Amino acid sequence: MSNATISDVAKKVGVSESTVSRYLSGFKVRNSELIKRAIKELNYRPNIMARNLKSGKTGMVAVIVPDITNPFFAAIVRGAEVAAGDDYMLQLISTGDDPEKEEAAIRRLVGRVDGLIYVPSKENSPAISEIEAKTFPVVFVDRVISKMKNFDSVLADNHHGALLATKHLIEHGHTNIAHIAGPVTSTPGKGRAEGYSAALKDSKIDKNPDFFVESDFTVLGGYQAMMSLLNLKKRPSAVFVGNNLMTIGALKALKEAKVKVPEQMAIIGFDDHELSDLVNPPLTVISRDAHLQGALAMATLLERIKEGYQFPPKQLKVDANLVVRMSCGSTCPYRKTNADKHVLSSSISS
Amino acid sequence: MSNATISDVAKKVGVSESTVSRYLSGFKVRNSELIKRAIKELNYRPNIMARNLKSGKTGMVAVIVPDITNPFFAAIVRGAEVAAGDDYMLQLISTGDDPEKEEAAIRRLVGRVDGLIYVPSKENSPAISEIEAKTFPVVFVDRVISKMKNFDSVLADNHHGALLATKHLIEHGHTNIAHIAGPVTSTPGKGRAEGYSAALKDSKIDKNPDFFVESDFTVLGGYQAMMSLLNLKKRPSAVFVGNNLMTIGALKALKEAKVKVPEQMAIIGFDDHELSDLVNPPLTVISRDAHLQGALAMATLLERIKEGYQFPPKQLKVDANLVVRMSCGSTCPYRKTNADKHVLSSSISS
DNA sequence: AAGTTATCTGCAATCGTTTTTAGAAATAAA
DNA sequence: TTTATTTCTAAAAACGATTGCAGATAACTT
Repeated sequence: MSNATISDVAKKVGVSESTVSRYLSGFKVRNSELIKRAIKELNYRPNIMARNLKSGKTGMVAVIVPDITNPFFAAIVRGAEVAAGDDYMLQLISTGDDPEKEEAAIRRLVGRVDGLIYVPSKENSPAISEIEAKTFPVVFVDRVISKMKNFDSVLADNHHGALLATKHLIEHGHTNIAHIAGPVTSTPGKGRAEGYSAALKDSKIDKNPDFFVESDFTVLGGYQAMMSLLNLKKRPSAVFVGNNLMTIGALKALKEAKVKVPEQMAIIGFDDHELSDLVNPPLTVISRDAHLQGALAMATLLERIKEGYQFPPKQLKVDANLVVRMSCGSTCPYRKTNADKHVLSSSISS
Repeated sequence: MSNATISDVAKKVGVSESTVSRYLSGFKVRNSELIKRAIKELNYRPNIMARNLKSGKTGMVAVIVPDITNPFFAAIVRGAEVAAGDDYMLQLISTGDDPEKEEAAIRRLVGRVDGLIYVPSKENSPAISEIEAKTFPVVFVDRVISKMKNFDSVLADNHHGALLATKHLIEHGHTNIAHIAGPVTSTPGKGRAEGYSAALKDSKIDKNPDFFVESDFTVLGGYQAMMSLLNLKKRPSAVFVGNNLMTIGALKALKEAKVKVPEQMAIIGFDDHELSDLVNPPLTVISRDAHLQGALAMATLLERIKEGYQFPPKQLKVDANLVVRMSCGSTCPYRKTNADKHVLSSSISS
């Protein structure tokens, strides 16, 4: 009952293997009806591994994310998956933010997939020779590796998002504004920290170094960061938290310390969530379309796979919107958006 | 600069391809040092597709889930991934609850992966001949297909969980208890509905058919279900919602209708979330270890791949705990758990 | 040193396709 | 009917590894 091969089909019909192969590839063939029948009767399915070996293609694309459990990354993966359609299947790797695992994973991946969508954990993650040699197509999403800024990427407008967030706080009269940042060694960590600083500078607010605490994008990290903020002799009155997970942690800390939001502490997060609306109080956040990011990444990857490195790297950016709810003191929720223009800029750098 | 093959290495060293191959497989070889050097210099990496073709193994396992964006499924996938370790890589497919897509996906998967972890959307999803013929190992997680109940599976103790939930409501004095159920054509939908009924029966509470509304496991579905409950002339005073997404929808409906929780309506959900603690009011839920479910599934799948269908099907069950917070009227949060015994029963059925 | 045993090696076949090449059959042109 | 042209076909050579077999080295025995 082991699987029938193309030669079984050929034998049964009385033609050569090559004829069956041509039939399968859509060429016109004399006994196509007989072949069709034989295939059905033998329940023949072409051996994909043999086909791959011959063609040098695998029909697969890998996606490396720090953690599929983070809804933001899940959205990216989903976006990539729908954009891939039936053309490519997805291989998933969660690295748990460990650059060594990333490198090991990529090493295994080369030759096993036709391309890679890559969310590196740190900007100084090791570069892979195959990628640099442009023999293994990759597009970076959300984060880039500093040595490889010149590759395809789909980022978010972190700077603008952070600017929006911080300004929103300022507009509510705050001047003692803290920022719980992600690792500044990561693209979004850095970008958002810079946006935060820029907003303060724009409004001529002095930066208090105590109010900037660098954390690690995790719930626990956010919790500890907020706790340290609360332990300051002079507390901030508002805080901009640099990602979704840390915001949850910060909220837990606030709740535990019985600090009233937004009265005693205003808070704004980065990345929206289905539940943000339902927490107490409803959470004001910066939001961007992660699904779209994933889809754009897949689209440019497929293009790159097909065309090779003929065309220059595409560096796409997705916009960030302010979703106003109630955690910053606003009383009436609203959304400040760039209308429908979600792909903000698509700078082509040679 | 195209990739070096094993024959390049062999030529460079002056040995035969088989010798290099043996070296790679860990046999003792005379010129191992030379070979090692040549491999490094040529940057030789064995061609996986050729290896697969020869061995008939792919080193890959697929995971089919309805939607990776649902944190519960993401946890399953993550659990499976860590359990796989370095032995197998994961291929991910989200089917969007479409049985046809499931079937198409499985068809493509056969021959491309060594086994499958499968969360089918409906119990009457089509059976696949390769699976039935036990020529393609599969383990079902969370849900099963009715025709294939005799295969490996890792379910949750839905019945007991639902019983716990409903009893908790009853203990708080409720008698008009509604259930927003998932599709009763799905394993958990059915199991939880039955647990709900059993609890009512145990307490000799008459079942009000108006209070049972079958929905679809989505946020929107939960929202609509709750709305229909609120539109009843005689409203229930408490509701047990059958999964995480529908709970979010129900909560949204409650908020929109300005119904006070738990005073006017007590609510308990199925599946916990990092944010459940932070919503208003903190949500009481039934929780189970989805990560563990995924890990167990992967473990039994790998075993199955290695051993074939010699040993009888394993049907594992993971326990469900009550996590008490405040959405049912309790004032002091606590957790009712089966201590550390998370794998409840492991019934071996021949 | 010769015989016996244990290791290691190269050759060739194999895995199941696709693709090139050259020849056979069919069709069109003269 | 013969020649020129177009289509199809089969045989064979890839693709890049692994493995059984038989012969060659090396390592022990006595």
